[in-house]
Formats: sequence, C-alpha cells, structure tokens
Amino acid sequence: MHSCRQLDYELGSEKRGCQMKTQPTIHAVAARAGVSTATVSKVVNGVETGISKATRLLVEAVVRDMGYRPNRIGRNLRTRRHGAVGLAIIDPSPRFLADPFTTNLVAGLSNQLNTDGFGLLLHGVRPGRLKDCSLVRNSEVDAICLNPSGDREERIRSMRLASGLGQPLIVIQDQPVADLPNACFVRQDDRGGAAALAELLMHRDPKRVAMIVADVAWPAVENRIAGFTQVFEREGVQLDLVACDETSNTAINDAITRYLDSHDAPDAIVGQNDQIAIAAIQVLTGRGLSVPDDIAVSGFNAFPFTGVAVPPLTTVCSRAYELGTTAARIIVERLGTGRFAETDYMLPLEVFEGRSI
Amino acid sequence: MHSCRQLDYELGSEKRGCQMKTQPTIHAVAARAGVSTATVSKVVNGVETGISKATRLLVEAVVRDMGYRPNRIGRNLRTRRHGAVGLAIIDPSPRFLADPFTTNLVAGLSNQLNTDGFGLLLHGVRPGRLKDCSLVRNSEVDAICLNPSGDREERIRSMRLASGLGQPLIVIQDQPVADLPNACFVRQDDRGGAAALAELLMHRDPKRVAMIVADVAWPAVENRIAGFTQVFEREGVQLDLVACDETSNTAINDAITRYLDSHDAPDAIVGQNDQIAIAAIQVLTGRGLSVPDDIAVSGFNAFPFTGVAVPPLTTVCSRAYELGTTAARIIVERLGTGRFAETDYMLPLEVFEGRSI
DNA sequence: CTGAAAGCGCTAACAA
DNA sequence: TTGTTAGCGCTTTCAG
Repeated sequence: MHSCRQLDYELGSEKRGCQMKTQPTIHAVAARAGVSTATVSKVVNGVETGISKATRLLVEAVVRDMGYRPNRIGRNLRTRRHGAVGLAIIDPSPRFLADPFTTNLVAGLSNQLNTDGFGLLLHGVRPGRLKDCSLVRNSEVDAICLNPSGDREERIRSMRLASGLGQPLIVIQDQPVADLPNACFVRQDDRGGAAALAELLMHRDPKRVAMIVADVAWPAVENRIAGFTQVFEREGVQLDLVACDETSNTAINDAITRYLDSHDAPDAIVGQNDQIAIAAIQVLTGRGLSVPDDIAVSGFNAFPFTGVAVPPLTTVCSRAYELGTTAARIIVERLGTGRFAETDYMLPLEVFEGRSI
Repeated sequence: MHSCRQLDYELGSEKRGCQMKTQPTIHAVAARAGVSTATVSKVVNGVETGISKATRLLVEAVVRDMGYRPNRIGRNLRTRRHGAVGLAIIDPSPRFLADPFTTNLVAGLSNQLNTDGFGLLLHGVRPGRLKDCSLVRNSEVDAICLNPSGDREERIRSMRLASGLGQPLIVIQDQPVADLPNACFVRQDDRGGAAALAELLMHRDPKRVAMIVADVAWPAVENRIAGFTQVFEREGVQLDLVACDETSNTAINDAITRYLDSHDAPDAIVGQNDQIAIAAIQVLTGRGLSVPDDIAVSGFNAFPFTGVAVPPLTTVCSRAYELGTTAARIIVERLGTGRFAETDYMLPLEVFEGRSI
C-alpha cells in the first residue's frame, strides 16, 4: 500500500512535467522514511509519547528533505474543524476596510487568531446580502464574527441569519439581542465615552452642540448620540444632528459649511469620528473662527494617522484593535470549551484631552 | 449504508444535548430525500445534465428544510483545492493594516477573490518570521500573495522562501527577481509617478527638496526616491532624505521640525505619503510659513480620509485597491489555466494637482 | 436519469 | 514503540 501510494506520487510529478510539482503527502514521507503514516503524523504534530528519539529524528529529516507540509484539508476533515473564523463586515462601500475602526478591528482579530493557530476569512458584505455570502452558504469556518451596520432592524436580521447557522456567533459593536442562541456580544462603551465627553464639554456651558454623523447607521454612532443626549437633555443643551456622506471629504466639508451658513454658530461641533472633526476644524479655521476659543471641536476614535490636527483633538479613544483581540480570544475559548463563559463583553472608553475644546 | 449514516446523524444531535446541533451532511440530505449522495451533490452544485426536474425540486426542498450547507472541507479534499489564497504582509507593526495602502490592497484583493469564490487568509508577518507563518508551514492555500518590506535583500529572502513552496506566488509592489519560478509581480509605477511629480515641482525652479521617509524600507518608497533622483540629478536639484518613525505623529512632526531647525528652508517638502505631507503642512503653517507660497508640499497616495488638507494636497494617486483586484484576477486565472499569462504587471500612476505646490 | 463505490490526506483507536 | 485500519464529507466515474 505504501509503495503504491509512493508510486502515485512519483508518477504524478513526472507525468505533469511542466506543471507545478505535486506536494508530497504524509504517505510519501512515511514511505521514504520507512515508517507508517501514523508515525509521521505523530512526529509532525509533536506528539511526545510513544516515539523513539531515533524515529523522530529520522522522520523530521525526511520531512525537511522532501519539503513536506501537512495538508490542512486532510487534517481538517479528520478533526472536523475548519481551523478558521469568518469575519463578515456589513458595509455599503466596497472599500469597507478604509474605515480605521474596521482596519484596527481586523488587525487585532487577525493577529490574535493567527497566534492561536486559526485563520481569518475576511468578507465585506453589502447590506442585505449576507445570505449570499459564502460564509453563510457553505460550512467553511468554525465560528462567525459579525460586524453589523444599517438600522437596528436590518442589523437584527443579520444577527438572526448568522445565529441560525448553528455555529458560534460573535457580534462586534451591537447591542445584545434577546434569545439569540449561541451568540456573544463584544463591544466598547461608546455611550459612556460620549457621556464623558459631553460632561467635559459642559465646562463651556454650551447652549447648542452640532454632531456631524454619516448617513450610514452604525451602532457605535447610535450609542454616541445616546451618550450625548443623556447628558445634554439633563443640562438643557440642544443637540443638532447633521448628516453627511462620510466617504467623501468634500461632502463632509459641504455639510458642515451648509450647516454653518443656515444656523447660528453652535458652541461646539463633535464629529462621529476624528476625520470629520478634523474637517470641521479646517472649515471653521477657513471661516476665520478659532478652535477652541470661538467653537469647541471634538471627535471619536484617536487612531494613529487620523489624529494629525491643530490644535490636538480632544476625542474619545476607541479600542477597535482590542475589540478584535478580545473577540479572537473569546472565539478560541468557545471553540475549546464548547460554551461561552460570558455572552456580553464591554470595553470601557476614555477621553483623550487635547486642546480643541 | 445510508440509513446507518442517517442514524449517526440523528444520534449525534440527540446525544450531544446542550451542544450545538451537528451540521447535516450530504448523506443526511440524501437519506431524507430518498436519493443517493451523488444526486444531492449534483443538485447542490448546479449540475444541469441528468437530473430530472422533480428530483431537483425535491432535493432543493430537503436542503432548505434541513438547512444543509455543503462542507467545504469534504469538497476541498475531493477536488484537491483549498479555495483560498493567503496574503502575507511583512510589517514590523502588529497594526500592519493601519497603513491605508495596505488597507486598500486588502479590500481589493478580498472583494475580488470573494467574487470569484475564493477566500482570503490574512496574515501580518514580522520581518524574518515568514518561515513560521502557517501559510508557509502548512499546505492551506492555493496560492500565496506576498507584500514584502524591509531592505531588498530581506525582501528577496522572503520571495525565495515563498516561491520555494511550490505553489503560485504573486508579489505585490516589488521589483521582479530573476529565476523565481512560478512567480508573478504586480506593482504600480511609483518611479514614474514620482518623476512626474518632480517635473511638476520643476516649475518652481527648486534648488533643494526634502523628502520625509519612514525608517522602514518599503519598495514603493525606494522607487519614489528613484523617480525623484532621476529628475533632480538631471536638473541639479539637491534631494535631502529625512527619516522618521512614521507610526507616530509626534515623531513625524519632530523629524520635520529638527530638519527645519538645522537646515536652510528647502524649496519643497515631499512626504513619502499624504499623512506625512499633511504633517509637514501643519509644521510649516505653525512656523508662520505659507504653503505653497513659501514652500511647496506634496505627498503620495491620495486615499480618501488622508486627503483632508488645506490647501488641497498635490499628490501621486496610488492604486492600491486596483493592485488588489488585479492580483486577485491574476491568481484566479493562474489557478484556472495552470500558468501565468504574464509575470509582470505595472499599473501607471497619475498626479493629482491640488494647490500645495 | 440515478446510484454504488472509490478515494482525496489525514488522525486516532486499537492491535501488535 | 510502531503499524493497521476505519473513516471524516464530498465528487466523480461508471454501471445500471
């Protein structure tokens, strides 16, 4: 049997000629080393018990020599594990990754999963199209990580769909939904962060604050609005919501300009993220207004590269990268133990005090 | 045999109790529909010939009813395809994705691969650690996409290592290496773009130009420097290279400040990317210098969100997203035909003329 | 038009 | 300490 397989392999590489060399299988290694496939398997997987030093060394040498790399498919089929996690990011833009929050989330998730021996399958999904995503149509990952967007109803549809797949689901940055079996929620306290920022803003005794928000509904933004409202309602401060297309700088500038043209100047402008806040500073400066003397400005996120502002931006620091590593750890634990220890994790947020308010 | 498998499945779901329901297999579907697994397979894979309408409808109904999702592992083992491509991004920072170039590259690659039915396995790899990456240690993807960084020698080591794996290799953004079997290079014309920008700068008749570069060596940056040098040497313009840690805004600002403190003011400052150029504008403005009247400033990339500058930045537009989609298409074609049609693709670059030079 | 059967590469239980 | 063997879920001839 060994020699037969070995023959297959040798024939394969000769027959195909110009074709790429066939990857050696565990059988080829076993045959060359004169041991069984079981022995090779044990050596390759570092099983300590029941392998003599000599055999181990021999097999390791043959493995190196033949350039053998275990085929994950065979292993996965046998262990009934995919060794991978899917991340579905719901976003209308094909450049879904351009948002620094997403970027940092993906980096954290990817790094931590890789460390633990898992792969990350990345999918940008247009709203309403989750059902067509290959993560959903096929069984190809051990768990699904979902970053929803859109209004709450749409997000709940996404979550139910993903949950119905019968595999562990980790929802990033959305409020828990009742009776969602086998789901775990991982989020940051955007509401608390916004409230802390609002309290800070209260030192200026503002009457009116404008918040510039994207026209795509993100759960984080809803919570940021809720956090402001919580403080501002109590204090009798009016909150104006100004919507814009955040994917274009000109659109952001235009929206801010239009708002300033048609309203009395607010006491403060907050962006739903730092890019928008920086744009606001520039529009204000361009109109001869001084930040923070005339108008306070603040943002959200504090990611490197988005913080190049003069004056330094006061902003709520997001923890997207840690959201990613946290989610990864939870997934790995869930896959190991068979259950979620907790089903709701919330990372606290802090305000970075720049000089823009 | 069918009923035996079916029994397994039923038992499985009952025995496990609180455990997650076992995913139905093709055998379970076949048993429930009263057909063979071969028939189910054909229906699921949309094979048109030799399936009666009635059978198709029946099987489809059972598939829906049971929530059957084909297990990719079984399929992959049989077809000897992984259905996935690995992307190894060599970068010293764990936040490798934060760079907008990388971000856009990944978005393009991911979207196009997903469209063509492939997954993308994302790996951030620290320099010199490629050999430990699971993409390298295991056979788990059909092709590897490599985005090298570091000095040329280090990059060549990475490329040789990846090429030696015996599977198709696509190198993003590096100069072709001779005798690298089964590799294809996909890049943008950074050198040409830089030269075009340099020509534009010549209208100001500069004597000295400072280029702010990161201390990590990226192939793109080398080419940008080469493009400048090509024009500036001909014209007798001096090019100063100022290195900084580009991952920190303060480091960028400090480096520019130190340079300006210790040298006569240059006629122009170019950043290796737009973030750096924007920082330069702010440092200059803070010193009471006017851009572009006193000093011209320009950058590279023109990605959305990094272009919030006053005045609008003159910059060379990168095509990272298209680099990604192009690489994806090449990979898919290579996997289909068994060979690369070309082994070197170069996307031309254009200058966006803002008002900063 | 449908089904039986072989086998993809690997692991783990069990036998030797 | 090592080897034999039985599949993991699926596709694909080939026979009916």
